[in-house]
Amino acid sequence: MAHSHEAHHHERPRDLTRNQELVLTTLNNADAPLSAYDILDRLREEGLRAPLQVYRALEKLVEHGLAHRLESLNAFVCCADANCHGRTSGTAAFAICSSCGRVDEFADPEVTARLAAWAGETGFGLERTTIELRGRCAECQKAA
Amino acid sequence: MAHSHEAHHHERPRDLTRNQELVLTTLNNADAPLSAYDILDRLREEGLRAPLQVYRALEKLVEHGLAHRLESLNAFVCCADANCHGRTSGTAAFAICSSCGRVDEFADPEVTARLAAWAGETGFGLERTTIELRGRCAECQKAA
DNA sequence: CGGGATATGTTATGACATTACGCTATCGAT
DNA sequence: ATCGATAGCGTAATGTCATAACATATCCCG
Repeated sequence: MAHSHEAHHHERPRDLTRNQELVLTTLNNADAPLSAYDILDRLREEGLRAPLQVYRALEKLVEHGLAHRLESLNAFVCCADANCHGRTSGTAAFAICSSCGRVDEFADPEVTARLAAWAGETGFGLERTTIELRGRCAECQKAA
Repeated sequence: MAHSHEAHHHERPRDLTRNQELVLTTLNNADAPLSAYDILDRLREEGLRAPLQVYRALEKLVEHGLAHRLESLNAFVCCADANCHGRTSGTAAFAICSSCGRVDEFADPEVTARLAAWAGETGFGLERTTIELRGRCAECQKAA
């Protein structure tokens, strides 16, 4: 049963735990996606020692919309927009540069709408959508 | 070696190698995505012994558009449409049922167009697109 | 107090994927 | 006909990503 034992409108655990804070900060400081083990390596000095500590923190961060998992990379990025989980923008899409590793997050309402429409037509109970583009970013194209 | 074929000299290797054939057949016979190791297990009797044999076959099958990799599952399915790689339908999208594991492949030209448009606007050199929907299929919703 | 929910730390293990090496077959050009 | 390029095959070892299982601590609330 998911019920909030806080105020009755938003369950927004503003206060992250120490591990969650550490992981989020690490993601924020990175300029490319990090794997859980990348994160772990960067947090050894802070006392983290096992993958699970990182995975557990990531799970919560993703749950709260503060980070995203990139499925095609098995890695994580922090959300581009601090209010991402406000869900004003629909499903997030990610453009991943194969060359420099940078990730650009965006949202296209029309895409979201079309996928939702497909789900509606077919009776599919849509819970989560992954959209990932692979290619070379504008910068790297020029540099080619 | 059991295969002899008519000579053809175009780089359209429609004739698959033995391993590729085995892997494709396995995928075709499955009613849900299979991991490389799942496939390997089903092909031990045929003499396959190492993951790499499967991965190499999968690589080619995906390359030729006969199979797809589901990134969010780390698993593979055969292409729904035998002519999928004809690419008349644009980028494929997949609806994956969390309950029964079935996968439904579809394509939405408008979605493809919107993503291509975003790439065009931003100068992103789009090479490959992953679209995966998670949820419960119509059948499983009813059964719930 | 006591019980539920949540977070924590650690060990061990499971699941997915690739590197490295060497061998074989085919095919086209010299 | 042989050479070399290309592609496939087989095996071992290793690397990378992710979770199970168990034990403990904390906070809130009834």
